[in-house]
Formats: sequence, C-alpha cells, structure tokens
Amino acid sequence: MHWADFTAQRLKLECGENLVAASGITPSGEFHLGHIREILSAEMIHRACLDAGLDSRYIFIVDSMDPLRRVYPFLSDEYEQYIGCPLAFIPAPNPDGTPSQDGLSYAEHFLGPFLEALQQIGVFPEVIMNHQTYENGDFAVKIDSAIQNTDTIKDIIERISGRELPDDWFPYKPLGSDRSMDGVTVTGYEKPYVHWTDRHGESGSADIRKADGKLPWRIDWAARWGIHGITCEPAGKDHGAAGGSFDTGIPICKLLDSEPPAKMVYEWIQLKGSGPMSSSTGNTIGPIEALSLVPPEILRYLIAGSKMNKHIDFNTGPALFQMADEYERLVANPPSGTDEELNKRQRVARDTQNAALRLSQVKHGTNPSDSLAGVSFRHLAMLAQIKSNDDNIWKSLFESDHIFDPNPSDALIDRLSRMRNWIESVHFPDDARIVIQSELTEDARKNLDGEQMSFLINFKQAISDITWNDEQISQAIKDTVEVTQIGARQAYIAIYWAVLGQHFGPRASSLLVEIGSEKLEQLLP
RNA sequence: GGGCCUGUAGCUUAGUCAGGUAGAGCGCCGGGCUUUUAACCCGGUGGCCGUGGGUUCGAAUCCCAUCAGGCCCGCCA
Repeated sequence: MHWADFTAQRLKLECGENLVAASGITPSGEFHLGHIREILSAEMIHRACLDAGLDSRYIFIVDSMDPLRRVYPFLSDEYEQYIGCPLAFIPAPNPDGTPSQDGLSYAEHFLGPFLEALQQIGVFPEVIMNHQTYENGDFAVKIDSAIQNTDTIKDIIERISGRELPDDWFPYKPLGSDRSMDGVTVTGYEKPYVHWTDRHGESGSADIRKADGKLPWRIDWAARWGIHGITCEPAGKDHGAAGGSFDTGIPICKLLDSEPPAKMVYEWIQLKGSGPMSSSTGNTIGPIEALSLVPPEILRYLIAGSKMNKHIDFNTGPALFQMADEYERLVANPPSGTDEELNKRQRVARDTQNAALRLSQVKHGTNPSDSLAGVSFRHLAMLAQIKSNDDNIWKSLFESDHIFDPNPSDALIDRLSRMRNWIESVHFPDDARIVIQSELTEDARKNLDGEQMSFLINFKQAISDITWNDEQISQAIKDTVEVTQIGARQAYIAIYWAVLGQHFGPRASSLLVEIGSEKLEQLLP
C-alpha cells in the first residue's frame, strides 16, 4: 500500500474522521525543491484522506514570526539592523539586496513565488501566517500555559534533547523596543503581560494576546498542533533526530493539553552528487526553475513514487529521462491484474504504483491517462532538437502513430515547451545532445569503408541541386543507394558518421533538413 | 559523543512493518519492423538480497554484531 493511503488509514483509526494535515516552512530566503517535499508529503496524505472518504483540511503554516537570524549572502549590510526581528515585520529585499520601500514584508516576498509554484503542481493549501495567529490571540492560552509550566518544559527539553538551558530561561521571547527579540530579558509575568528590558536599556510589556513576542520554536510547534487541531505533520529529518524537536514537541503538546500528531519524518532531496540543497553554497534549484523543465505531474511523481524514508536524488540530467519515461510508461500501461492472478507482492506493487499515479495528478481526482503525452521524453528531446518548428513535430508524431489526432493535446504542448527550456538550459545532459560535427573527423574516416566513402561522394552530388526538404533528401538517399550499389543500412551508417560522428542517429532526412545544405556539404567528402 | 536512514542484477529500485521458491524498469545481447524517428514490438542475459553469527521446519524479511555510504543533532526552524 502507498504511504499516503497507509497513513490515511492509520489516521482514521487514531484520530477519527476529521483530519488536519499541515506543513510549516520558514520564509527566510528563496524556497527550493526540498520544500516541495515538505509540502507534497502532507498534501498527498491530505488527498489520500479525502479519497478514503474522510474529512480533511490541508494547512500551510508560514513561520512568519520567526526572526531573521543573520544577514544572508543575498542581503545587503543594512539588514544587520533587522536581525532578531520577525520576518513578517521587516521589509523585503530588492534584487540588489537592499531593503525595499514598497511595503511588502520579507516573508511575503519569498512566499509569493512559492505559492505560484504550488498552484502549478495543484496544491492549494489554507495558508496561515503564523504571526497572525499570534496577532489575533490564538496563541494566548498556550503561551500562558507554557509560562505556568516553565520548569516542566525546561525539564522536558533538557532531558530529551540533552541540551542545557540557562537558569533564566523563559518559554516566551518578547520583542524589544526595536522589534528584535535578541538581547531582551524577561523581568516578570503578570497575565497577560510579559515584562522585559532590552539591550538598549528600554523596558516594556508584551501582550501575549498580540504579536509582541513568540514562543521558542520547540514550544511554538507543539502549541500550534493543538491550536489548529493538527493530526498529521510530516517533518524533515532534521526535526526527526533523536532528541529533536519532534521528540520534545510530543510531551510538550500533551502538557499544553492537546493531542500531538504521530511522529512522521521524511528524508531530504539532494541534488545528485552534490549533497543536500543549500542556498549558501548555491547548490540549489528552485521550484520555479524545476517546473520550467519538468512537467508538474512528473515533479509530483518524484515525491509520490518515493518512500518517505528514502532520500531523493533530484537530477536534471540523465535521470530526468528515466523518471519521466517511467512515469509515461506507467500511465500508458498501469499495473493491473486481479487479486487471484497476483501474489501478495504483486498486489502490493500494483496498488502502490496505481496510488502513486493517482497522487501525481495535478488536479485531484482526474484520470492519470489525461496527463499522457503519448511520447517518451527521450524521443521528444530528439525531435525538439532537430525540428525548430513545433508544427513539424506534431506532424512527425502523428505520422509515426505516437499521437492519433493531428492536433496535439494540451499535455503534449506543455511537455514540448518545457522540453525546449530544458534543452536550452545547462541542465540538459550532454549525451542526449545532438552534436553536429564541423568537419569529417578522423574517427569517422576510420570507420568508413570504401563503399561508404563513395556513397557519401555521390550523395553530395545528388543533393547539390535539389529542393531542400525532407522528401527530396530522402529520395536522394535512396537514389544514391541504388547508384552506389551499397546496402541501405550501410549508407545510413555512413551519413551518421559524417554528420554526428557516430554510427546511429535520428531519422536521417529529418536531421539533414535541419542542418541545411550548405553545412552538410562541408561535412561530406 | 548521541541518533536516524540506506545497502537487493551494470544502473534505479519493489519486496522488510504482518518470515513461505528473489520481482520490475532501464541498460546490454539477439531478433522483428523486409532502405533506421535514439521510436516501437518480441525474446534473452543478468542477483551467495553488504558481511558474520543467532532464532526458525523455513530469513532479503525477525534478533545481535560488524562494515560501507548518506544525513541530522548549536535557544536553529
């Protein structure tokens, strides 16, 4: 059974019919593909719950109350003054890294494009800005309870995480006079006010019913589970480590009088060969960039087709062909068979794969076969390279029986457009690139026998005064084959050696049309 | 130092929770499509399931140990 369906089943038993799946991300910088796993893990469980006839909501909590931790490389030095301030209350950066004046908050700035990317992959969460939850007072009861239980919480964190907290540790961080929570000391608590003094010598009171401060992360997380009634929140493996925030969150959540979701941890996405994604090392690919290359259902399939506890190597090179073609094959030929025909393992495989397809659809509930483009990635990549005009590609696909309607489907048009982006990008793998030689190479000469050489010489003459189109070229090849008394196969091989420097290639006449007569003559002996 | 995950065919992996004869895709090889779209179709090759013990009638699966790879653990979400 698929992990999403399995989880839905488990949630039904443990939590009943009303479920809330959640994701949470700090908008401290550009979102990257790793965040897509956070989102999709939860969203797919949400869909699986709906498919199982349960009531389910999916919420995306934006950690907008989290402080700016440091001046990231893409920020100007002016951000120094905002360190420690909630991301919701500081200005968005301009492209040059300076704070902008247009009123958009830092959190909103990075969130916007990410939400657009989510729409493209069919994810429509209820977005909750965490600072608003503070602002409207929903945290107040939990904050009060946390403060009442300061010693117990401190004990839980110290015992489970093995971390030692300072004597004056307090489970609430008020904002100081400069709206930063750095350098602020709590001096007392009189419900609902937390009194403080800050590093500037100012003092004041934070109202726990307002966004005047926040709970530290480990408590914030545990509190929000209760506030939003969250029954499931898959978390990244950083939270899942022993003594991590999931382990402390569970008892803290109970202490604050709510039922925590069960621990659930997903592995990270890595870029093949270069470790985990990190914006500081530049080893990152954004959801928008990924979506310009990869069709959304295939990006979903990347997550749906992997087990949660397996790390995913995202590779915009050769592996993308494999993943895309695997998806295409599965959609074209979904696993079938009755329970009687299959053994236990085959049934599991069948159900898991069908569920992965179901969950990969951009629009919930649509038939996977609607996303069928009808042509493999590999084949489309070849066509896109040798035909600059889209219409010629549709024509070719129709004539080769890949598609049965001369007008391409929306899915196919979409595929081609992303394919062209991919080919133009640095991510496109070299060995899939069709490289036209600039001269008849030494290597080619070595591999051509006398017959083939004379074929090429005759062929050069045959094309010297023809109209440059597919049909005429094809005819010229056939005519020359007859004249030269050479096997057709050998003739084609000769052409490929001359043009591509290898013994095989895409349909010769199509290729030659694109190369042009002038260029071709340079390549022939 | 503490902990998590992974190790199955050349590659990507399913199967591990509920033990019952090792599956798939890709690649590769051969054939077909009787003059090639890197397409498509058919057939075939290929695995002491990381290693060593243990439990069991029976272990990829459970237990212990061990090796290898990846990763997480600073009031940081």
